[in-house]
Amino acid sequence: MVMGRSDAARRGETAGRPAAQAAAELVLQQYFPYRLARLAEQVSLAVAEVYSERFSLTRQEWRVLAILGARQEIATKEIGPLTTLDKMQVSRAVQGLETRGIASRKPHPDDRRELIVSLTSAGRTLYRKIVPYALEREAALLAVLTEEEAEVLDRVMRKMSAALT
Amino acid sequence: MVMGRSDAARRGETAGRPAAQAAAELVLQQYFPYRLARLAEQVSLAVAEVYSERFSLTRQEWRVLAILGARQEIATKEIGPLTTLDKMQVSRAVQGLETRGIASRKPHPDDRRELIVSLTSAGRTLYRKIVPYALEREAALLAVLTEEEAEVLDRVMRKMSAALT
DNA sequence: CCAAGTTCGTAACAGATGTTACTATCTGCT
DNA sequence: AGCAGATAGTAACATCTGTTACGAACTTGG
Repeated sequence: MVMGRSDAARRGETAGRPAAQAAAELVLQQYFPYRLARLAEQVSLAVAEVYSERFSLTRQEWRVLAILGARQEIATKEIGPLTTLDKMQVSRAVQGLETRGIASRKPHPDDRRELIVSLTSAGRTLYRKIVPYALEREAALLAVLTEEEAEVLDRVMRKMSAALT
Repeated sequence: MVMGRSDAARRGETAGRPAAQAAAELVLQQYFPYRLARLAEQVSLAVAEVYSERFSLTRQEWRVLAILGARQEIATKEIGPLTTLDKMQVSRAVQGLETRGIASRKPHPDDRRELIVSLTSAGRTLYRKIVPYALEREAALLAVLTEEEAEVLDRVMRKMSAALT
């Protein structure tokens, strides 16, 4: 399946003219990268209602919070790889969380360049409050799929992601 | 399939403690909205090599160019819905294209608020140059999938997108 | 035919994001 | 020990993006 071509292009011809030079026709609405970006944006928006509108966190802060919720402590430098944020984004997100009293930082005892981040108890409370909503959103999204569609989707995402590494 | 929960959470318990309060554990790496955003970003980056690095267009300009390539002329106000860009993004993208001599604008004869956009011949040449690369990228992405995986993916994207409208 | 409201596109500001380069600290090599 | 890199985090700047609000042009109801 070649998603982004028009039917005419798939047949190797361009509207009007019969197949001369190989068709170079791209239909944006059918172009896979565009469709994927669009869907991801829709999903992101739907999920952002949870952490952004209800709890006024940025997307980056939410990601960091999600990581922090699963561990007691974590070195700042580990956050980036886990959240796909660069170090500046992590720095800003953690600062944001610290400012609101959601996270706190302390120096690493053996390496004074590093900082160790953890949730405050207020942060942990917030985490426990948000997560059910976040999981609910995810479940609602996946609920429109059949069991096997969800499985294929999972596989497809892994495959593509791996192919792009 | 509930992607974003840990196995323990799926069993209704949290590490160490047996199932007491309903598990509220979220594993970011398995959380569907995160995974989708990540994949879309990877794909976007891979495709951006084509229009951004090789031809120094922004994502928005590329979308507008893609629309323009399929039509002779188009009213500015029609571009937004077709590209999922808001009117300010369209305004900037078209300006960018105009500045580089890729697109040109003329006033609408019957409504002087509107502008009609079309590609210059340089723009059309650029379009014909880019499109094969863009389609190649798409094909390479889809090539990692089986025929039926691609079909399910197509269906899944439609379903989800529709559910979020 | 004209006041009130709407639509089109953009200017201008504000806020977010990416980039560069810097400080402080650590590590390894001689 | 002491110096040449490497690494962690951030300040400061440049750029991009979103938002508000505006001027110009159109439409509509009285």
